[in-house]
Amino acid sequence: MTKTVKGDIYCDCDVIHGDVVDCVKNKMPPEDELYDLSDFFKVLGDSTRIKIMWALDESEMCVCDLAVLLNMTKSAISHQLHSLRQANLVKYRKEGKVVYYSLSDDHVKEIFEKGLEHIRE
Amino acid sequence: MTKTVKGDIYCDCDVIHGDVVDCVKNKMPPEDELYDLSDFFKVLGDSTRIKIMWALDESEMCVCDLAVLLNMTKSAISHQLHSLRQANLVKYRKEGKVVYYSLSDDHVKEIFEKGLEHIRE
DNA sequence: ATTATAGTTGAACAATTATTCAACTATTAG
DNA sequence: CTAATAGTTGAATAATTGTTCAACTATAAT
Repeated sequence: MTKTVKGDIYCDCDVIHGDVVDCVKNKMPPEDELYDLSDFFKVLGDSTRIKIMWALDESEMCVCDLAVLLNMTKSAISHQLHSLRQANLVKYRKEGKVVYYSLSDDHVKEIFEKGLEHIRE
Repeated sequence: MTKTVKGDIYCDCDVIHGDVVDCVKNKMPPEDELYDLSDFFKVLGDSTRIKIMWALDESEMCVCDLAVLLNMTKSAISHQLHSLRQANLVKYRKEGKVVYYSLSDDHVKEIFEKGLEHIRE
């Protein structure tokens, strides 16, 4: 049984089922796609951002309204909206002093529903 | 316009659209459900765990195989499998010295697909 | 012009977390 | 029994991250 070496990085154990490993390796999506996918879930992996997303799914809202709804400071909300913007999960429009945020994409709700299905099981 | 007070915790701004806030507040799911949902996504929000999940979706695998596939130590893999177990995302069976892990639930793949749809848009 | 409000931003702090390391258990082989 | 291997676990470390704070911009009102 062979010690596993990839480049000059060593793994601390032997392959037990080489055939399975090779087969799975061939079917795995490209590295960077898996990184993007985990980054996407990371954005949803915070209760404040989940609440914001859930609220915006119900109605377009401004920063102050979200701050009142979640009982947080404008700054905290604004920082999280920045993350959500970077992930293309929300969009905004400006009207005078007020900035209105809304979901940039309707199908996020479907992911929420699937997630709820899982945790309710 | 009234300053917002919930219990003895203060928000740093005024309500702008009180009607919207009230309406959304009534439609929001219970706090603890939103916490559970964000915890669920938090587990998927790590590239190592995403890779493990993707691999296990292809085939049942033991800890060493996963370690070789992802070029990581058994310990690192085992720790992450612990998180996945706690989140009820994987199950395992023991055969001699070897522990085989597999997905505890098929419909996680659907969430992955939805996630990929989003990041590819 | 001045004042007030909506929102953003960067730095700092505290909390969380992924990986490493070493020690450990359990099972198998000799 | 002893040695070797598969896997787990707790503590420590390093990196990441959510919130706070203070300073800032932009728009609106007097």
